[in-house]
Amino acid sequence: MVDSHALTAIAAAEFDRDRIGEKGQQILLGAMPEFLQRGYAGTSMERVAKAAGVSKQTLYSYFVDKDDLFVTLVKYLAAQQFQLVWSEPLVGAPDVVLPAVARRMLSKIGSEPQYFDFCRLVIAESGKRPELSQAFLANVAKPAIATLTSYLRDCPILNLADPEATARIFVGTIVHHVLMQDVLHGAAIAPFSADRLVEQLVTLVLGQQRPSS
Amino acid sequence: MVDSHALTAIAAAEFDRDRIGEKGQQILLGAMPEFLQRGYAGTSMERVAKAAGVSKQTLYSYFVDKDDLFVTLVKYLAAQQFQLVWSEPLVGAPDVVLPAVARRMLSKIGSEPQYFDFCRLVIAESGKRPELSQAFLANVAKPAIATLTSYLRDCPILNLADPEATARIFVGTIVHHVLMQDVLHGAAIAPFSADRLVEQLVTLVLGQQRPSS
DNA sequence: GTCTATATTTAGATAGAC
DNA sequence: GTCTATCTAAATATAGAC
Repeated sequence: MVDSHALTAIAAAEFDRDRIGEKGQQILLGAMPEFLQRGYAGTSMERVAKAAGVSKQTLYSYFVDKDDLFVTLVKYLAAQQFQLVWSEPLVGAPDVVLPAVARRMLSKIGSEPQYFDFCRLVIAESGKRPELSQAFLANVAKPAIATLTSYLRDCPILNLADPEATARIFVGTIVHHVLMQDVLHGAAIAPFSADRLVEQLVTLVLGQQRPSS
Repeated sequence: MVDSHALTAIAAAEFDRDRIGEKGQQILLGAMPEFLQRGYAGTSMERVAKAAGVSKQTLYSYFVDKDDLFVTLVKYLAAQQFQLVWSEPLVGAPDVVLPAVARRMLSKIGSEPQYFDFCRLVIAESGKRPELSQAFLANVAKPAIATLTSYLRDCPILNLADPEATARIFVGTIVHHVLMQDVLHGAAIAPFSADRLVEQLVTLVLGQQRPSS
């Protein structure tokens, strides 16, 4: 059985590849670090052209304007981000699966500076471009929560009162941790161990927190 | 007893008021919606001048350049944000304090569009301006976690194994919820009830989740 | 102190050579 | 199809009138 969200993400990725062509991908590859590091308004088409190794006119033959290039790039990246974390299914006992999921999330989204910049970019533009942030959510956050919810719901040992709420607590805690520690540079002023956070988080979900002495 | 973080935040706010003057505040007030809605690179000094009701030259007599104006504004806002949520101390039993804290956070940061834009702005610029995101953390996230950690640690009923980790789970879950539902417009594609999330969150912390049937 | 007018640079987008 | 050269608008910042 293949999850429906996996099909959606793969379909989105192939959709973009087919519509753009080889040089179109070369342009997207050059535009990516520019937009990721400088944001939409801070990026010039001149710099994108130089970074992609083409002229400005070539940009405008593949994309109607700066907006089109930007939206195409973000949707392309959103479709790719999905495979990073949730490609492998969750199988096994919760006391081994939950820490493994947390570690997988941390090692993927918590160690790739490019992912930090992608989050910054999507959040930065979310006010003016709701459809981009929703594409990000649909391809990354939503399947993550859905996958974990299914696992928690179907896990016979746990028998949770509200699996989806628990999944959102789990994912939310880890994402928030990465956001504070890495994206917002909180590690330098208020460091906190990811392992310690995960341990307490897993303990709470498993319902094994210490009883009152 | 007054918490040390409260003193820091108040001191920062008064610091800015004294150094800028009355017309300086008028400029900041005009610049605020521009930067909040358009971001740093997307905001022009021309628009700021018009919004503040002064000429461009007046801007440059109060602030050396666009960068100076922006940094001053963000630090000014960061100093103000603190008072919104954590001005009142936490007293009472955890089964009533924890839901109250969650509701207070949701009603403050989850219902003010200006706060969404402020988060977007800080996160957007966090790559190039670590000191701004750290000012935001020091004035908002850090005292929030510290206040809740103190409460959880000193609460005789709970006797938690790791109060700070628990506080970070609590705050992280709610902030992540607001970020996904409101800032990134997830409510339109994957809505989830805040009350339901808080209920499960409080249940987990209190250690009252349902036992296996 | 504050504004009008301007200098200079750089942006997005296009025309035309090849 | 791709590049060079260019147009027009808008950006930051400043000079000089009042």
